[in-house]
Amino acid sequence: MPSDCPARPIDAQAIKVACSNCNLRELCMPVGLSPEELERVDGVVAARIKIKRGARLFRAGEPFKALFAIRTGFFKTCVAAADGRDQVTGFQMAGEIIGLDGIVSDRHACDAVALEDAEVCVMPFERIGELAREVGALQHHVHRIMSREIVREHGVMLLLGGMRADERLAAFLLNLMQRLHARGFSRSELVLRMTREEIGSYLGLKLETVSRTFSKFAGDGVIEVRQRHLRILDPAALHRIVDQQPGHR
Amino acid sequence: MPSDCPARPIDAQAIKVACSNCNLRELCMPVGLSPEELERVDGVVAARIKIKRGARLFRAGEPFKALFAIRTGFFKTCVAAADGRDQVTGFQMAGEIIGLDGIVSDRHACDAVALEDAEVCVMPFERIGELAREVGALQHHVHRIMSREIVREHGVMLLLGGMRADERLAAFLLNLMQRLHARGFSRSELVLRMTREEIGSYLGLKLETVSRTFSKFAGDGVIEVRQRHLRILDPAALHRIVDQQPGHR
DNA sequence: CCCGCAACTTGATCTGGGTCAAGCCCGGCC
DNA sequence: GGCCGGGCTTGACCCAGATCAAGTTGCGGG
Repeated sequence: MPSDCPARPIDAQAIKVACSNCNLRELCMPVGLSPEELERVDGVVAARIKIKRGARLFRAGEPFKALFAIRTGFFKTCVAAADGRDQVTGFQMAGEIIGLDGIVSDRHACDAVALEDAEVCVMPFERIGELAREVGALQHHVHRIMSREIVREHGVMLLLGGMRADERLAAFLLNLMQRLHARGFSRSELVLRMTREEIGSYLGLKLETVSRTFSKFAGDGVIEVRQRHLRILDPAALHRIVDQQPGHR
Repeated sequence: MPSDCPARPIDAQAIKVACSNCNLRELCMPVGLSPEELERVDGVVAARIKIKRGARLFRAGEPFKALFAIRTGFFKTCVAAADGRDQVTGFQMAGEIIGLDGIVSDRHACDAVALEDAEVCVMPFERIGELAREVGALQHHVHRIMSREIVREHGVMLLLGGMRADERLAAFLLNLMQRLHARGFSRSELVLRMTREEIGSYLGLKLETVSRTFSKFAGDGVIEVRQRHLRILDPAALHRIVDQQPGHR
């Protein structure tokens, strides 16, 4: 079952886009490389491909060959249980790496779906391994990225395991804002790339609950919602919601 | 805040316990090493230490220096939110590696608590890095272990995000049994090392619900419960419970 | 421009599991 | 042996959020 990504590889050299002059360098590459190292690390990117909104970059079960660095666009990853259920395990944006879950079994363990037209760098895992053996900083960087993902998932477990609906949504919004802001976007405005249902799946809530909770926040003057367009009016209130005691579950 | 582990380092050479003749080798070490490589990989274990039941191997916030391989005993890892809440993120047994979440920030991101007297191998992360650069199989092994943890956490998200109480507990029991069986224990009997409350924290349930669900399973003739001693009477029934459709949340 | 559909909102009702409370069981200690 | 306390069970009640059911909105395509 091949992915429906419209495989449009682009020779990385030809179009003159190397990591060394990519504006996302500090997000997905190690820092403090010598110019010589930097040039070699450029070599991990075998190609860049474009993915149409709605298409899958990879599917669970497909052979794992490479990690992907997102250059532009927005993804969700989701796992499907034996029965029809499926769970969004994360949302990824520019500068983030996807595919890590494929390493253990040489097969992807989840689907990666583009939520808007996207462009990703393909980094064959073989090549990463070889290069990491020579460039210590790269090796450590790979470890850090994987560790970060583990810690992120701990956070999600905390959220799913013990928080109420409003706490979950507030934590989700704060996390999104923080990551967007780190990429130079407004600290107070954002456009959601995913549906209420996808947010709900990620947060362990039904779409109606997500919708109602947005409405409640809006009613309390904490945010402004118009479709997928959000404005955060009172970030402090969101923080207060997240670390309020109750948390009944 | 130093861990309360009673730091009792033992020279690995002196007591003649190297990975190469450890019976857990196939669980925590790469396979297919040459004798020469195997000998070098032995060198990643700097010491072995004993941990008393209830003591912490490490705490969130402490500097990260090493990964730990469990030789004997049983651990839980848990993260604490800003408020008092705390969430069990996993239970670990012999042959499993803990500490991976410390890599990203050079500080441990969770507590590791021994649920019974335990013994762990200390593997300084520096040394792992150096050796991995020379022994390709070790490098890949480290990647696989981290990837496995990521995939495991996806499973927990699926569980916390969309399953009902009985499905969660059934999945938990099946997972425990499978891991214990892989270590040579009975396929149908086990002694729980953790309290109902700890199970509940891991599964996103209250201890009363865990207790009630055990009772329900027992009433249905699926398991037999006496305190922490469990016997699985009908594993197929547990599987059926796990992948029954409903799953409302 | 209008149509049709997917995404979203809002209300009414139901229920799984949380909460509170009362015991029980068993192992460790005096 | 009796007592004490932590861990566990069980019952009664309640509530956050699921479910069911209408609408409404806005966008892409003919």
